[in-house]
Amino acid sequence: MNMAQEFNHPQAEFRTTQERVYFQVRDAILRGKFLPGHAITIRGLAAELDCSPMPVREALRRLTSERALELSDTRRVTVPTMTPEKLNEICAARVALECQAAEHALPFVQEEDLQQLRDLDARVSAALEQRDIEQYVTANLDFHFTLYRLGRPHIILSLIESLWLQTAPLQHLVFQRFGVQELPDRHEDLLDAIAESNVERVRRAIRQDIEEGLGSISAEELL
Amino acid sequence: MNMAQEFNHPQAEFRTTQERVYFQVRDAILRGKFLPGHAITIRGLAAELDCSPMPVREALRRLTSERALELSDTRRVTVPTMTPEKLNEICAARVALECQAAEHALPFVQEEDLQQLRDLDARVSAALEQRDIEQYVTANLDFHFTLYRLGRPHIILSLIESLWLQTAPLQHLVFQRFGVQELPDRHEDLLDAIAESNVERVRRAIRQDIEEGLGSISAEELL
DNA sequence: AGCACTAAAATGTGATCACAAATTTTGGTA
DNA sequence: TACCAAAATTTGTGATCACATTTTAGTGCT
Repeated sequence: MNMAQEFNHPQAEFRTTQERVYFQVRDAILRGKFLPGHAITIRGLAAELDCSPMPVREALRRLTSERALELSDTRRVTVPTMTPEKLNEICAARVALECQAAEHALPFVQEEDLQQLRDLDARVSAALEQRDIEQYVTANLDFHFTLYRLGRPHIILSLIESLWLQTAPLQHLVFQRFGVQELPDRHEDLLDAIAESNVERVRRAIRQDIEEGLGSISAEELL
Repeated sequence: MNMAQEFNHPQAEFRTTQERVYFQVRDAILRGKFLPGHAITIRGLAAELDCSPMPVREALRRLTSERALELSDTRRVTVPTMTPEKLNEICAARVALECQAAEHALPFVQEEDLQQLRDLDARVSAALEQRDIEQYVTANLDFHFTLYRLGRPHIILSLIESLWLQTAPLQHLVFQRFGVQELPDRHEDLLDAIAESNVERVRRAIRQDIEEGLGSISAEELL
């Protein structure tokens, strides 16, 4: 299965080069291909992706406006570096939005959805046991977005996606350096809460999951 | 005072044409210059703003990625039309994020800030009495963003800005058609809550303000 | 060796062009 | 008058070019 499938348009071939470049770069960021602070050049990417600088310009502009990339003061596009303040904001925004998304999805959860979530959680747990970073990131992302998608959100989902994108480079950096060993799996509590349609418990579980997940990153040095 | 000052970079002349165009179009949307469904052409805007199509392309791409504009299935850029589902999502997201922003700002509120908020609320009330749509929209926007800014947020603030941008065209349409007469002013309760640093009351007041404000729009037909 | 300064290469921005696709206009038919 | 097909125009996308600014490499000096 393709990593970060939730982030991709499942059916569509890309209609324009710009769109193709956009998703390619986005995917690369999610996969931790770019390190924080790394500078990206338009011509370089264009050569790498075999197109003219034009589509790359628009794709980078788009990613910059989503804060997945950053514009330096000399107009150079870079992979953003994280600060404690930014991380706190992202954490707070994720809690606010993902709690809302989960609550909204709750009435739509069917038995088969619950089973799918359990399967995804099993993949998360397995990845944790095997210390498989790639698998863990993918499965964890699939788990969360599968849940949120049940409420068929559009606007809120894209906001949440933007927030995940912003933590991806740092997350990969930390995982590469320290591994995923210390991450607890808080999904079981969440699954129980979903099963009993307990809104407050769902919100608590999600808040805990996010704060512990980002906390484990924040605990390490932020370069 | 310039409308929507909160949305503008106060000090800076724009460093690039693209940036200038971006803020000009954005301002036009906030001012209700574009009607929902209206199609925007790159060359037309370029001629109007006296530049080549290039900076316009990037500015529109940026606004599209913020959902302030929309890409039709034929790749034409249009002002988005509203649906009840979208409005509900925007409402929920605004409640989640603006409550968070207000709560985070609360510890930073000084006496002078409170006074400034009272002054802005007075402008809101005056505009409501005089049925001055332009003034009302401006003052209301200033009031909210002045509060949120006290916590010095960046990421969350830009998310909130994006959500306000999305409702601007419909809001102006409704106001033009039905006036602002039926809008209650819920800011006084909010001001009291802020004065006593009562987090729960602040959240309640903001939720009520948002839901009533967007509800008055939603109540009218959504074309 | 280490550092300041200059020259060369690379980069972002904006303009212009070519082309395919979509839109509008036109002209003729029922 | 209403309606449809075809021509003419307009539009978005991608490529290429020019230019000012930035970055990097190279050189000489202490």
